[in-house]
Amino acid sequence: MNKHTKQREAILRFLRGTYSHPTADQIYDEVRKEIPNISKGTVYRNLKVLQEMGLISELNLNGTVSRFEVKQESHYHFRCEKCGRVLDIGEPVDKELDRRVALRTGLKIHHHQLEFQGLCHDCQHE
Amino acid sequence: MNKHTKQREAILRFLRGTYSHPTADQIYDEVRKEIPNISKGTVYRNLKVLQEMGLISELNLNGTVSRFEVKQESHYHFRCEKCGRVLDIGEPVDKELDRRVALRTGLKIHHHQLEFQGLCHDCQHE
DNA sequence: GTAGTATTAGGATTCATTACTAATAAACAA
DNA sequence: TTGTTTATTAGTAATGAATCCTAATACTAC
Ligand SMILES: [Mn+2]
Ligand SMILES: [Mn+2]
Ligand SMILES: [Zn+2]
Ligand SMILES: [Zn+2]
Repeated sequence: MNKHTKQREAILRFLRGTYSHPTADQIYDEVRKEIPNISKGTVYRNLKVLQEMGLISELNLNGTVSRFEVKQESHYHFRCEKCGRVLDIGEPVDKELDRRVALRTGLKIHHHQLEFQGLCHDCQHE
Repeated sequence: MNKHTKQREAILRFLRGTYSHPTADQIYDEVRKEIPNISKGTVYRNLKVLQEMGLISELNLNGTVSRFEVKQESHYHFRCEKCGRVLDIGEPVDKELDRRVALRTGLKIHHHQLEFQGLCHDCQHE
C-alpha cells in the first residue's frame, strides 16, 4: 500500500498548481525549494507512482523530454517552436476519427494524440 | 558542398526501399551488411545531413527513439502498443483544423502531427 | 512504542545521441 | 595523372535523461 510522504505530496501539489506542463527537472527545482535535499531519483519515482495512481499523466511531445500534468480528460497540445512553451488546446478531441480510421484500416485504435506546432503569443511579436 | 559517399548513399538507399520507419540502430544494422565497418556516428551524422538536404525526415513518436523515413507529404502515423510497429495512415491531414485553432487562439500554427495508438493486425489476433 | 515495509537520498548505470579527432577519400584543378 | 583542399569517416569519449541499486529512514498499522 502507498505511504503518504511529503516528497510525493509536494510534487503533486506543485503539479496541481501549474498549467506549465513542467519537465522532471523543473519539478525537481521547484520542489527543492521546499525539500532541499530531495533527490532526482525520488522525483522520477514519484512521477511514475503518481501516474500509476491515475493522478497525473506524462506527455511526450515531439523530440523533447517528458513533461507532466495533472490527469485531465484527453486534450490536444500546442508547442511553441521558439520558446518550447506547451499549451492546452480547447479544440474537442475527435473520437469519430478513431472509428473512421479503424474501420478503413482494420487496426484496433485505442486513441490518438495531436500536437500543434508554431509560435506562441509572445514569440510572434518580436 | 556535399560530397558523395557510399555510406550516405547506402543509408538513403535503404530508407528508400522500406516502409518500416526504422530507428538509427536498425539502419546501422542494415547498412553494416554492406559496409561492415561503418560507425554509428556516421549513421547519425548522415541522417542529420540527409534531413538538412530535405531527403528524409525524422519521426518522434510518443516516448520512443527517433525513427526515419524518406520525405513525403505530411501524413499521420499509427503505432502498435504491443509490437511497436509504425504504419502510415492514409486519412487526409486536416489543414482546416490548423486554421480554426489559430483563429480561435491567436497562436501562429505551422502544422500539427497526429499519432494513433492501438493494436496492429498481427497483434489483435493472439 | 514496536515491527514491518514502503520510501528515501545519493550514487552507479544504462542508453540514445552528440562531440571530438586524426586518418581518409571525394572533388577538382594544374 | 598528381597534388591540394576539405568534407567525411571510424573510433572513441562525452553528454544527458531516465532508471537501477542499496543501506538508511520514516510512514503506518497494531
Ligand atoms: Mn495538457
Ligand atoms: Mn510515415
Ligand atoms: Zn514561444
Ligand atoms: Zn503489433
